[in-house]
Amino acid sequence: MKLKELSSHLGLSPTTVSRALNGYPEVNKATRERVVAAAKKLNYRPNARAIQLATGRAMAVGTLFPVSTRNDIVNPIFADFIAGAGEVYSRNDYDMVLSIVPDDTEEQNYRSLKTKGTVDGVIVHGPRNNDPRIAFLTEIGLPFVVHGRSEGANADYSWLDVNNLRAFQRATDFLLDLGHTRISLVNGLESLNFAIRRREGYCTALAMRGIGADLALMASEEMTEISGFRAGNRMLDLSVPPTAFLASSMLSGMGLRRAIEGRGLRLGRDVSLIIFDDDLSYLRNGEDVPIFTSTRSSVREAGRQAAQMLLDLIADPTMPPQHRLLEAELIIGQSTGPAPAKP
Amino acid sequence: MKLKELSSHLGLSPTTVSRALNGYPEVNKATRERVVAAAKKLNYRPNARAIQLATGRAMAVGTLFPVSTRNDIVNPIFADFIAGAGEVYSRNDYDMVLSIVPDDTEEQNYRSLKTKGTVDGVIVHGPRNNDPRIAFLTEIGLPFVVHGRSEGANADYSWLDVNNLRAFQRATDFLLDLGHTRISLVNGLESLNFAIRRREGYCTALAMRGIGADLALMASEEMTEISGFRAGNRMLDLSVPPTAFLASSMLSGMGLRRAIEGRGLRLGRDVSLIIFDDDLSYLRNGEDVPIFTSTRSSVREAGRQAAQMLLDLIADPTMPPQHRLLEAELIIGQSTGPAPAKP
DNA sequence: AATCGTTCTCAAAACGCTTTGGTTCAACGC
DNA sequence: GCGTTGAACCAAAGCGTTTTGAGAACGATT
Repeated sequence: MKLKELSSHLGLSPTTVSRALNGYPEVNKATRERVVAAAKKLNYRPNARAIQLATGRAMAVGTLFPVSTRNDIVNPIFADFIAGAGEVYSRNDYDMVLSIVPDDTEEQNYRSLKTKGTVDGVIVHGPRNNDPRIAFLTEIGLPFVVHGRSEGANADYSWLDVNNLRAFQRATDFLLDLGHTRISLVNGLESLNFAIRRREGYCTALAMRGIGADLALMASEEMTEISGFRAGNRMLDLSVPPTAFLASSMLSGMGLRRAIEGRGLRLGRDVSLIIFDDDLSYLRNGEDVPIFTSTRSSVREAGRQAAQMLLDLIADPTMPPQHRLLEAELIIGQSTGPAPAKP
Repeated sequence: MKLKELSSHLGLSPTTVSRALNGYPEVNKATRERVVAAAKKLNYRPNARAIQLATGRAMAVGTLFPVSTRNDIVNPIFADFIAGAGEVYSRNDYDMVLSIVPDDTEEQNYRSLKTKGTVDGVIVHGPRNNDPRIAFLTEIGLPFVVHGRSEGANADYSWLDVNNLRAFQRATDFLLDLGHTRISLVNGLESLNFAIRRREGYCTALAMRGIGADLALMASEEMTEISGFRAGNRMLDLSVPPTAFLASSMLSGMGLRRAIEGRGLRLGRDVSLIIFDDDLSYLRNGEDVPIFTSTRSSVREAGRQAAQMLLDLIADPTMPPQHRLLEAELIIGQSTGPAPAKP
């Protein structure tokens, strides 16, 4: 069913039908109702591409899904972020176009999305400091929202981020208050901005209590169960092992737990652990009772908000860059307790 | 830079330029080279919408991402499947359009994808038996590949699946060979076809040794860490607890491990555990040495193959339905051992 | 009766490409 | 010298919408 068929069926011109359906004022109320009813009955659905060609809008938003050429890991938070963002897109009749690209060809791919007219805007994931994509997207004039932040980029840009620094500072403070002084940070890859901020929060909290940072207590790796496990073992093998851990993700926390319990130590009594919890739908930190003490911020909610920001930006490109900083909650679970008495 | 500009810049007609770029034969070799060079130099990239409108091909493939209205869980294998599929799409210049839809409106969304002309084909995830989507897609003539299978659907259709029955039968056999007789199955939701097949494999293996299935030893839940933990505790509380577990995913296996070790039991000695391992990039089952004994099949590879099947189908819609059954490997890890001697 | 606004409707152009159905021109066969 | 053929190119008609710029109908105003 195309517009022409519908209109001739109604005895109207395509113009009038189009206007009636798109809510233009210059069409008789009775006519409009008749048109709308017929469209519904005949299951008329305008061809998206024709609309796009005629209007110039793609009604689609892009997400470049960088797959590292080195380690081939897909970020596990992706699914939930996309689920959140997708809700918003669906509701606004936008499509989400996903491209899987080796992370070293991202720039070229953004350009291509723009000139091919595939999308009206994009969300940028996993920003590094001085991320070249920001300048690049600004230059080609493709609206974008960064999930996270990038320091050193001179121009202003729209972003949505979790207050990673504050979250880790609070978590560290909490452990310090419990009497822990040997606290290990099992961080994500510190080439990424969020991990840098997390370390800053951790170091700041320590410094404020006069505790110097000990590099031996800090790990920076992919946030997987295995690397958590390995980091945990490494730390616990130290001559003066930590009595508490800070893990950058649920998965590395689970690896830490395995390392800790594998030595017969008990979590929350012998060793404390706080994780950062992205509140992933398939990896919940307990249900009624949280398993781990954690700083929690829903990545799905972040997806929703980022998507909305992007749509706003697309709707009004003259809008100044928007910023949103989400705070993480500190949730007390069963994995923390007072520092064990010195032997 | 649009076609008309490029052609007038070259002193040629749009027709010739288009043909030159698209490899039609009726254009002089020298001319073609000149055109290609100019296109490259001027960074000409045809507008995707216009091509699509003119040719009728969308050069895009859809994936409906069903988010359960009940439990709101995003399947964690999604990211890796998509990463695999996306590789293939990118290589073939296809876009991947993702729609997040409540799982009760899927049908309507497929129809909309078709009539709006957004995509040339789709991949169907999480099929149930007698899945209505299969008949529906066949009816509207949208090429599709099912990831998994659906029994009871009368018409033939293209699918790619793992041999879940065989995998679970082999795993059960392996445990039986080790002397286990009380074996628990912690399965995924048995409304889905793959879970039904897994149970069949498990029951068949037991039956062949003359062991009746004990419903008390079978759980069917979402495949999360928590539900694995809970199922494990439930089973271990039985008056005659199982000495071995079969878990339907890495995550539920991790929950089981927590339940087992939380009782001071040792995995691989007191209790054995085999998991199904989708080989997710962020959830590897060990690196050099596998942690869990497992049946492994890469969901990323499944994504690649399903994508290729779909593209083949789109290229030649007259092709008969394609089928591909992937076998899972049985990988021996540290979580299995001989059944403990009867007390 | 002629003019003027409104209100509603329409024909045709535009969006940027592909494709159909030519045309032109040189070489060829007879 | 005349039709035939083939190579190389082109003008124009689509694809299915939106949008521009008018036009018709009708009552109200001069």
